[in-house]
Amino acid sequence: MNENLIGYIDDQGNIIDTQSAGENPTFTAIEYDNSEASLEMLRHSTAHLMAQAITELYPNSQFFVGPVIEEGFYYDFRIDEQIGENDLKSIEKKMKELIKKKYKIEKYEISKAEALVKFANDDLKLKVMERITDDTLSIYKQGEFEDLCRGPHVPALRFLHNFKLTRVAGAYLGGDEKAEMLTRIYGIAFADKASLKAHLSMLEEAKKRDHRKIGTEMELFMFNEEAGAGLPFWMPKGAKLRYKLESILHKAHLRRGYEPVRGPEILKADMWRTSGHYACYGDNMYLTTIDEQEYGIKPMNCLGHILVFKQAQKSYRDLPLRYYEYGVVHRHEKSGVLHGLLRVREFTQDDAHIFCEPEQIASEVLEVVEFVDSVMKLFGFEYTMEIATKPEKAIGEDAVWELATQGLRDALDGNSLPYTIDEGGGAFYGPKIDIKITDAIGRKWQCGTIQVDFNLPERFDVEYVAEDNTRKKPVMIHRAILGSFERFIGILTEHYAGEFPFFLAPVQVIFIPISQSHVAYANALKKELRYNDIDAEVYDKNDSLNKRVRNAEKQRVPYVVIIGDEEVTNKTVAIRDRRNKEQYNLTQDEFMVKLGKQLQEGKI
RNA sequence: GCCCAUAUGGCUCAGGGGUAGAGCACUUCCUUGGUAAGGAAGAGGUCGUGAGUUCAAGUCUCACUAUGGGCUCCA
Repeated sequence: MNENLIGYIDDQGNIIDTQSAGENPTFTAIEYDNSEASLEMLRHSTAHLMAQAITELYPNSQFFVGPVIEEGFYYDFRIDEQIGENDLKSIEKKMKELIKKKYKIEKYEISKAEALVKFANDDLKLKVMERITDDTLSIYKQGEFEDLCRGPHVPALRFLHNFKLTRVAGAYLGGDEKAEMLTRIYGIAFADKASLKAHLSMLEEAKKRDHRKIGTEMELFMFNEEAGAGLPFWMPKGAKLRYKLESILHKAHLRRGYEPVRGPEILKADMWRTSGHYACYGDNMYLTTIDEQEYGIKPMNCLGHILVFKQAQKSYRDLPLRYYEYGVVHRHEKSGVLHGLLRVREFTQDDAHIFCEPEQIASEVLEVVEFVDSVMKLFGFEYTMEIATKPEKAIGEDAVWELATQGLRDALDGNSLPYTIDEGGGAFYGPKIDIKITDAIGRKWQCGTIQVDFNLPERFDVEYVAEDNTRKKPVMIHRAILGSFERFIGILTEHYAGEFPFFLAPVQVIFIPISQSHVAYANALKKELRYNDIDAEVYDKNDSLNKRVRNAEKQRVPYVVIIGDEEVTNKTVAIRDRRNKEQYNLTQDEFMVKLGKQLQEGKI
């Protein structure tokens, strides 16, 4: 028998392990390698091996489920002791000892009734069995260790070498927030050492790109314990970056026929009762009482836009009417979910509400989709779209929901745009299209959203005068493209690893005068660049030239420009390109033209 | 919110029951350097906050605050 054979794939594509395949298998062989099927078996068996090691180290442990996931495997268990990251090493060590015992992984079957007796003292296994409908259950055994398991597994422990336990975490039993919290250990495994190493260094790369790390290094943003969790502060560099992004998008909105508006930060609580936010979103809202009157800090910007719309009587000729606002909102996110700029309690949405007639939904949605496309292209993001339907907690009639959902489908279907469906993932006031982007290292993020809403116009009695002189209710389309400036800048930072394109970089050009006699020319250049909306600095600190070049590079400034005798005499600049470290000279005029062009690349 | 971990100068971190260390950054001086760390001196911390244990607490215990890893993946 081929000693690299670990299992088979049957004609339905199911993995059959050697323990289950019987004597004369006619299926396709699975060899021990990094194929999907092989990794699944390998990782699943590694999860078992980990459970075995934990059992030996902590005899009172009880195990729940230990599946293979997209990135490796985990096992959930209950344990008397507290396990921390430091204990992972000793578990790994025990796993390696077990491998040396050369256990085979054996399988046998018992009836469910027998299993219920066998695991009578193990309430977690009983919980697992509750979900199984089959009458026959399988048990996998390696040495003394036995586990209820559907398989498939590799034939023996000798196939398990290249693994790493990565994290220890808490996880609710069955993912239910009200249930008991179990301990979960995550791990990863590969068929060969090189792949494991490559995976671990990929994780290192992701760490290097972490926007929290880069944000500190580049002095973009900060948090302050005394000010409160999830409340970001923008430092000068970060504020410059953000201003550039806001400015690009501001112009893009005006070009597309949006009108800027701005609503107040707090509104009376009764407004939020009328809108349904108080009932459906109240847990996440900050409320306050002023002069015995209850107010709510806005978690969304819709109400302000509705009130502006209602201020003057509208005609069908005014529609579609597109209001947009960089709306600052506050949401009381649970403390445990806060994460850098990606999940905060105060943030600014690039929010817009389009008031239109029902027949205009499809074309308006399509225009928004095109807007999204040009923004994502600008930053080099791939993206996918997902239609989310009615959630459990929702307002409005089913028929209305159906109509709105159909409008979204029509817009995408009519233009052959691909999408998936997220059942029950909609907002409480309407269905939506979510835009999920993929960054430079393949991670996915939810940013933009397009939501159709028939409910709020109804609740606030929003009307326009139709062509036949009757009063009609417009449809509202809520939409955001970036989602929020905070989150989007966090994602951009990781996407570019801090090396922002010229039109976004907080400092775009840094002049390094070689000695004092060159400072005046450098300052003159800086002044001219700033006059042309380019952020330039002169780095004339008393440090060596090499050190200043190094620091400027580390700050990820797109253009490091050296100014010495030659440049002063010839009115030129010596540019060092960040990307390829190459040096070249340009005249002052050529330089200005080049920068002007690069600034224009941010136009959409 | 829940589980686990962490919290030492602006940043990154070492130390570990007998009252604080390093590198970078900062200040001053020397150096005026042609593309990724020139040299010297100096200043800066009641070790996250509050309690407790102890003759003695950054160090041990507890609470709080903040941060980090998780909390969809179904034997």
